[in-house]
Amino acid sequence: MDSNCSNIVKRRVRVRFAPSPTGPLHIGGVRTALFNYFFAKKHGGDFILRIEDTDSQRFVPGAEEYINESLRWCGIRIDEGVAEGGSYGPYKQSERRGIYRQYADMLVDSGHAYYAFDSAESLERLRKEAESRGETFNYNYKLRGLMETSLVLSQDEVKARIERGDQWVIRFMMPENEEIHMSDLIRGDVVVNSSTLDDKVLFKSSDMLPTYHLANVTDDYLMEITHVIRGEEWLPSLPLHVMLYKAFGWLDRMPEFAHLPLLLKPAGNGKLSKRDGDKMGFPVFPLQWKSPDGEIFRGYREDGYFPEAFVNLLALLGWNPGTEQEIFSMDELIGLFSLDRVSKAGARFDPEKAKWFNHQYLVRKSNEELAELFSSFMNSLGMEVSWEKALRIVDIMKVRVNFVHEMWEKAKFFFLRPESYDEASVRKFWKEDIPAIMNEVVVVLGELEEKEFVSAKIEESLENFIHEKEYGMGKVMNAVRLCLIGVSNGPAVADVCEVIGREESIVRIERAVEILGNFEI
RNA sequence: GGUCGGUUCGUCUAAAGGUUAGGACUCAAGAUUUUCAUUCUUGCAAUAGGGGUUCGAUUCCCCUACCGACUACCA
Repeated sequence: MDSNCSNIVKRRVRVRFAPSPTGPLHIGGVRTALFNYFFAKKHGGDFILRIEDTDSQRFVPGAEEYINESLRWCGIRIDEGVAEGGSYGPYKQSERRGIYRQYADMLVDSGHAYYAFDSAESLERLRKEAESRGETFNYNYKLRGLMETSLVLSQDEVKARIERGDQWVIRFMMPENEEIHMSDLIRGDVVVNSSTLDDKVLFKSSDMLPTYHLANVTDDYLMEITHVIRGEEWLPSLPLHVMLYKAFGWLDRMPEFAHLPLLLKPAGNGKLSKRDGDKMGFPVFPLQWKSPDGEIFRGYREDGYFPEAFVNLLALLGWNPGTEQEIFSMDELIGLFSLDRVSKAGARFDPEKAKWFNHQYLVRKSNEELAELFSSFMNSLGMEVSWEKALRIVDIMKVRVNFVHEMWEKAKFFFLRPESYDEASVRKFWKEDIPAIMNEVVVVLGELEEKEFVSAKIEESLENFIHEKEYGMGKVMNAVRLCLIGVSNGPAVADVCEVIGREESIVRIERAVEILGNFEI
């Protein structure tokens, strides 16, 4: 890769993540940001956040803040951006509107672009007509001579129309029958014949704003971007971009391109879309998003994912370091990342593996850190947990959950007495002689001092008791657990006893005997 | 329809002409455990199809099929 990556040695690496604030960033966008970040930091370069808000129609309030917060949550540090500043600003395209017109006119002057006065309606009509003939409507070299453009109209006429306030656009004049050679860091060489392309709109008078193509190319040039790393959906417009660099005479400063494979739906066809998450039961957004009309979309953060786990799982979608390691810190990802290990095929997102990643991070965390998280989660539900109790619970539960919040959901019994007793478990373990044995267990537990009521001691006493009486561990322990938590599967009995305490343990067993005692199975 | 891109277990992927095609997730079985979970072991499971090139193709070339993106005065 480095052989055709001369920019890396010649220029300081500068990459940009350039979302448009038309809604929340979804995980595909986050992954693009991440790959840009890995690449920039790997090469000691800069990561720039540029907001591409040239579509005044689709602007969504709050989207920009959402983008910023998402990147921050992921641990991406922005070197230059709207909030961060930098010497290539402004970093929001709507604030750069003054500069685009002159570049568009430069192209008109050099004969690479032209003014077109067609109305949206007439264009639509032509498109319909072409379709009814079974043809594709293409505003290209064949057509432009027939339209009302600065190519056919006199200079005076063009001037008059503009001054009169007629609507116009500036279109790029895509040459006829030219082989456009492109090089992509991930896909290799791509060739397209210019005759298959059309004269794209570069600038529109309706809002005096450029379209993506013009804004993107001039800004990348002006901001001295060296590497454009973006989604595969942009590959079809690469020839246009290359032609723009050529028309501007910027070929020697053109960035290198890398088009990332798309993220696909977990099931079915097509790329991952905003609606998929709701249907499939997993988030497609990093953070919860409340749309302006009040709709709420789930986020990874709110679902309980650790940002490190989220970053890790996204990093491995379409990239891998070639080893069998799967858990990576941000620094490791930066150190290991390389574009030539990015795969070409789209990656299907797997929610199950996402959970597994979170579990991996959860079990690796210290009990102290987990207790902290667990306590604040409990506080958010309006409950208090002592530090000691939180430490014990996270220690007991960490291997059996994927998320911190599950330490409450799957272990409410540490706080609440069972409301009912699982029928299947009762059938299996609540035999005739059990109530009497439970009463003996109560005595055994009662004999322990408050101070020695800790897991190891409890277990020892219970074991001694069971062996002495020759009752059988499984038989007694499962019944005790049933009394304590209402079901027969869960943490070790002694652990539960310790956490809920001696008195509560005894109360729960007595209560179970009272309720289940007469059960005739 | 056209242009471009892609195709290895169900999923994420490794193998940059020579491997019994490897790992991970999921699923299943066994061992351990008082149950569950963990852990460990094992198992199921793939090179889209057809032609070439080659002593030898997952790997290179061609065709077909399928998947995807794009085809706006959206990005």
